[in-house]
Amino acid sequence: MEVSIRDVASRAGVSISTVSRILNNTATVSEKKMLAVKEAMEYYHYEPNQFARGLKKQTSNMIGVYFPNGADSIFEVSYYLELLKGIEKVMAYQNYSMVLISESKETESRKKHTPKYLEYIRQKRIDGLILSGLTNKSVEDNADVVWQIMEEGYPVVYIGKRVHKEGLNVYAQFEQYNVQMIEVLRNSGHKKVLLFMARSHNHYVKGVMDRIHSEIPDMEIFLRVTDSHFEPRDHVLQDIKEYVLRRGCTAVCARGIEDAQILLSVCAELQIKVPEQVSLLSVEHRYDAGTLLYPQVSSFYVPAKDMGVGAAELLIDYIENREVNETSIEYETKYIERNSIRRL
Amino acid sequence: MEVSIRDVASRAGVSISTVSRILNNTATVSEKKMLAVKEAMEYYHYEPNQFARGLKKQTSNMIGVYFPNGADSIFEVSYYLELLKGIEKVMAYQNYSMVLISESKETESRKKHTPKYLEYIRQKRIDGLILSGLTNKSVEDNADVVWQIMEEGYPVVYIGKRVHKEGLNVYAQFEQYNVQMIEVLRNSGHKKVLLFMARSHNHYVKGVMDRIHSEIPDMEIFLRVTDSHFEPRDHVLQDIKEYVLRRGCTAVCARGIEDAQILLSVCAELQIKVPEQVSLLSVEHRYDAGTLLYPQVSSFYVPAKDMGVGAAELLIDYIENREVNETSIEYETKYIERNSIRRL
DNA sequence: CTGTTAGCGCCTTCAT
DNA sequence: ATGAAGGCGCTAACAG
Repeated sequence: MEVSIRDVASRAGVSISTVSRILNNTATVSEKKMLAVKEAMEYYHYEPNQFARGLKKQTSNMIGVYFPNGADSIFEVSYYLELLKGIEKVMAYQNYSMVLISESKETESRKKHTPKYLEYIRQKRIDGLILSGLTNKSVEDNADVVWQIMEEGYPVVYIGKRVHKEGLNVYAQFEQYNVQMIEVLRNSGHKKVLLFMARSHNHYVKGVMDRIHSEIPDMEIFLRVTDSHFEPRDHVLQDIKEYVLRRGCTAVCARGIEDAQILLSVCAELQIKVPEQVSLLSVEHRYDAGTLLYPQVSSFYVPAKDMGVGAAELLIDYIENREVNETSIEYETKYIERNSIRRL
Repeated sequence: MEVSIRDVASRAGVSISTVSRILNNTATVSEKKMLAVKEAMEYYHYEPNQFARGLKKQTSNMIGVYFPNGADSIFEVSYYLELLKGIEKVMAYQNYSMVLISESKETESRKKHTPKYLEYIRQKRIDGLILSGLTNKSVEDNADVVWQIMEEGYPVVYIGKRVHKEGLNVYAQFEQYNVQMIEVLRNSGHKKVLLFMARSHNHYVKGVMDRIHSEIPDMEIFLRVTDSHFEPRDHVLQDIKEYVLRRGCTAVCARGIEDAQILLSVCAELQIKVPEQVSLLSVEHRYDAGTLLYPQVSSFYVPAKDMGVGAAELLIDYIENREVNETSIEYETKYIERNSIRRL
């Protein structure tokens, strides 16, 4: 049996407006009625119906989270997981909830399919949107619509390199820390380095390589651009054989701890000692993730969880019309030296 | 500017009911009006307001997912991640979305705080709920309410050992495969085994130990019950020193690949060879996760993703009043032999 | 096949 | 301080 504001009102012997006032404490109500209403609410376990409330207020207290890069990778790549953790944390204390929006598979029916996250916005299911990884096709196809939405002032925060002048934005210095990784290795005397990058970052690749070539011209970089965020183990095995054993790379840069772990396992299999025979430098998105491996791996720490927190807070502030003093927040990357790099 | 069904109707020169009928294709409409309406919908980028629709139908096409064990662990333990993947997959093709429900921190204000997932149910935000890990306090405190909801026929599927006769349920044979792990080791000649279990599984511990003692009496089990789903590295280091080096365990059972990875790294640090000096047997929730390590670790595979799929499908079938032939699905665990166990 | 209309549950003026 | 009443956008009878 569904209980509505009416039931509460009648049990408490007041009108529904009084109940409503108490719910939203939008006016003072006499102590007596107050108590009666509270009693009735508890009695019925009353909770206001969100459809009705939303119909009036047009707000759902839900925010959408859309990471396009394939459903599975969201739950495998620690970068995304840390972002989610951060977002989740904010949701918990701000009394919002997050809706994970996944692209619905085949909607062949309509040719020009509206992506789900736009649908959710127009349907008012969500009060705001957190986006990351806009290199994905489904978004590029709809870039104009996304922009339009941002321009209309719809609350959107984008995590990553800014794609549009409007909207809120949170990012780390991807290009910069990739260059710094090479610098670190150069400073330890390395000259030939194997560098992994994900194809989804391919719009960064040129920038990174150009800067390396101009700023650190004496380095020989072997670039491996791969489809996913981390490589299947047997590919990595081949890569190590090719670039470390055959071509003589003395160091490898991993994109994340997942990569680093596989690299270490492959090296163990090939009986290549780290760091004695090959050095390893990684990126870590979870703080101290590098200490879980052996040897502990030196890393650039990208504070992904903080970025998630920042994104969510920014979004909610904006939604609730609070002051948003910055529309774009940059997060610092920190180098943590451990024991996986050998000084040549 | 918000566009409503009325705008569409007037531009198409029809009544709102005609538009509604087309939206829900709930009756046949003349070709001509059909086209006019479609045109108007595209023109306005019309999407039906979910509040209004929900107010009428009392259904949101969202399902709640609540895993109590602390927000962070959800995004760290591959068991939960695989469940999420499975659920997510179903959401995508069933046109539902999932709301991750996290306990809101301190709501000291009300003493007897209604947990958020119950709130969401009563507020009609979600059409059904997927729960896992009910050992958590916040749920135990509200066990009566949860049961009441299940008895009222509210759609809930519980992932794990059934806690109540009502409701839908999906589970793996936790007790059984834990015993089988010990059997596998016994069959390879091991007599002293270090076994990790999570505190959140402590209601299983007695059952597992009793069965081991009665079915495999010649084994000496050292049980380590830990707070989280996987141990901090330095704890593991101490454990290995204590149980393997000092007390002479010849094999270790890990609760998941996260554990196994740390164990391998610790063994590397202590220069203990796997499997030559100590054998390792793990549980894996992601298929073939054990092959990413070196040596590849023998595992009991728990099909967590399939369980997530099963849970979500069961739930949606139930919500949509389709036939639910089984109310409880058991998933088989599979032993995969690799290279981490030495025959003594 | 199509239009008119009565709510769905809540919030919010407007009176009192 | 409180109650009555209109309307948010949509669906589903009901009438034609």
